[in-house]
Amino acid sequence: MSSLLANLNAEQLAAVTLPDEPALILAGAGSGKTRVLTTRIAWLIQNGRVSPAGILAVTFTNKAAKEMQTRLSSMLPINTRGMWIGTFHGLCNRMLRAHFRDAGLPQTFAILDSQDQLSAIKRLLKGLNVDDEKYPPKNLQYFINNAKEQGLRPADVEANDDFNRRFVDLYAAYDEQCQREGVVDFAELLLRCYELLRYNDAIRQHYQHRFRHVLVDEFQDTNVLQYQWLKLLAGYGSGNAAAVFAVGDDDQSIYAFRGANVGNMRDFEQEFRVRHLIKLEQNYRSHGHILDSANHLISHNARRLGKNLRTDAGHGEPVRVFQAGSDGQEASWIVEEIRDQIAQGMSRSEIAILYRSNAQSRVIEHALFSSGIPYRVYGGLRFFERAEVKHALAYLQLIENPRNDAAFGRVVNFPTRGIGAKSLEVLQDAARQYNCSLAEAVAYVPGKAGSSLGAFIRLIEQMRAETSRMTLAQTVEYVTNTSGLMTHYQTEKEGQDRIENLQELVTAAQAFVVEEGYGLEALGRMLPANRDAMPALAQGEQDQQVLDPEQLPVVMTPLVAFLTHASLEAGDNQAQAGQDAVQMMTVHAAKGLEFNVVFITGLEEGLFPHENSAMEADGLEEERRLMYVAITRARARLYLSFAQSRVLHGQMRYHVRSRFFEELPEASLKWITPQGQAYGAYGSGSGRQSSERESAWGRDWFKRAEDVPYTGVKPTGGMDTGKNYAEEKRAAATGFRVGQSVFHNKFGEGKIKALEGEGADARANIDFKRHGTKWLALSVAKLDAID
DNA sequence: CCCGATTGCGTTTTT
DNA sequence: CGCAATCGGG
Repeated sequence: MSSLLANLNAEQLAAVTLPDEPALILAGAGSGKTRVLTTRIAWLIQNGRVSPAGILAVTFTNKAAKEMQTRLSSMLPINTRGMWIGTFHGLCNRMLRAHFRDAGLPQTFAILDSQDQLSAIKRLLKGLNVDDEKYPPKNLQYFINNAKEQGLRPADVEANDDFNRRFVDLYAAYDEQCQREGVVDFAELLLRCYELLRYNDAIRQHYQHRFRHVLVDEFQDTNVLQYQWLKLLAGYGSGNAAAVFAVGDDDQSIYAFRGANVGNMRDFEQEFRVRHLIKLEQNYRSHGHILDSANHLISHNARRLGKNLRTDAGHGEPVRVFQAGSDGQEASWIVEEIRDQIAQGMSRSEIAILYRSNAQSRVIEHALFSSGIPYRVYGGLRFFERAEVKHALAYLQLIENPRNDAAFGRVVNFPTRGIGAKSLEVLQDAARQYNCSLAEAVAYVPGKAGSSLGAFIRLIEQMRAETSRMTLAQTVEYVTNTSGLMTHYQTEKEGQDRIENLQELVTAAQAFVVEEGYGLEALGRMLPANRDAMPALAQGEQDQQVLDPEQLPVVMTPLVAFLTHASLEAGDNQAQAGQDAVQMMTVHAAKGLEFNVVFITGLEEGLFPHENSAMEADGLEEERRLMYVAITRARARLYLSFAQSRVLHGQMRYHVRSRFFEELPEASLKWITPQGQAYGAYGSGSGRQSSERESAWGRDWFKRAEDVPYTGVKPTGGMDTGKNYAEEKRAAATGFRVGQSVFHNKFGEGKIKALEGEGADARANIDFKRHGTKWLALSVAKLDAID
């Protein structure tokens, strides 16, 4: 028992062993937050204060939830699978599946991801003949999600003018459409679950009675609805409330733009009469200069709960600051520093390059690529979001529920079956006229269109029949083949990756069955793989008396579970792990991670802090928190850089260094002057700005941009700024440069993306308009420059 | 129906 | 500038 608590510091120990009362843990960056959270759970269970079934622990990401489960099972010999540990959406989904009838949902409801939601909205607007110039689908999507995240149904939304009233009406129409099709979007999962608890006394009381301890991770990121949900679930104000253990860091709140409400921390403290507020201020990650920089910076924020990180690690190295003439120069400087680090034995994956916006990655990628340094860029499409995977999933959804019009529309003519826009229009009109789904409306479409559509319906029915006795993986494989998707991509010239992804989907289905335990054991229970074996459930014969989901029969077939998994957990960004590579990502994406060496790039007014943040209330403070998050990612070495000129949206822009430099402790900084450049005006001490003027910083920024004299090399725009020196040398030797348009006798016109090697080894990476990207040896290929 | 051309847009993102 | 979505010709 003592081993659980061993190695905890005094603050951590106090938090872990708090009595069963509401508590707020202010956990600074690198202070062992996850450790405290999981140890608390383990400690509660081990001391018999609560059974595993009496705990609910909630996070924002699947990654965090998984991490918590893994750590917990390493601390205690218990099976965490059945425990209520998950994301807000995952736990809500679980409750809604168990109580689908009370929630007013079909048993097999599908979950729309953001893309699906947007296309559902587009479809809705088209059907209602709404001018999508005046009511852009994106805006409506934002409006709907925003309302839902405030807990507002259409009837609750105040509309003070005709324009807004229209939005509210469309919101109502959208909800009706979703209900009709048996689909639920992300925000709806939460709102529907909230309403289930709110309006169903028996269910609410059941869960309130059951969960004695509710633990919340990243509490500063909760939105209004999530907090309301937590209050309801914890039985706030009932006299028998669960002990809510909220862990968060107001200084790391960086998601206001998507609804996070830091105010929830203050509200929680007051509403729950929190008597235990514990600050975890001991940092186990960063060296002194880095931590001093973080503390100093964040002290410029006005509204804080107050916290100061400390470390035993010693000062370490100073923070290195670099001023570049251009974005290209910044990139080549980064490359040089990284080369040095690698030469000194630093592992590439321990080096991270952070930036405020994704667009900044391009120049840096290019520089890394030309130098042959392996790198990995985070972000982009995830596995279950890829078009070909979504197509396959749509077929699977139609097997489960043919009324899913979104799925129907996605694949009715993919691969093409001669069902064009005209036919679909007729079908949609019929569906509207008879107030039924697209699949049901097929019966009313006459002629050739009708027979093509009929054939599609029969295809789906055939799939349903044929797969009813198959395993999940067999089903997925059968569907990718029978749908014609495989054949389609085989004939497409760039289809190889897509085929591999479809094969990967089969593998994922296989792995899912194993992981989720839908194996022989489940077959013995009630053959969930066999839908025909579940007549009682198919008729919705759920035992209303049994409230505990664990006592309910398996309500999800493996297929429904897999589809749910696909929506709720979009999968990894990229499979290309493996190689030891430099990590590149936005500051947002870096939250929660740590690296030995960190570069924070593009520290310029307008970029970081971002110019748009001046428009929003509290915008600058959020940017500062973002910078705080960025700084605290670094363990041993931190680099900060900015460029005087930068190509943005194809245009050269001139920037002044970020105000954040003025908010860092001079004693912890070491300014690096680029060779051959004076840097007087940018030295420390000049241009100090008082923080009281922050409110008008947008205008200030322009003024400063003019006021600050350039004593260094003033960028003149065009070629000679920001060139990688090595590249320049190469360009001189080969007569070619990156970005140059060239003509090849066989491949035609192309553009040079990269140059490598020298002399006889010189090669160029060329993106040909017609033939894709190729590496060509310059000594062999006959290339002509085009101007 | 497919492909090339044109147009528009550009902060951050998980579920 | 680079991309994604949409448009229009063959």
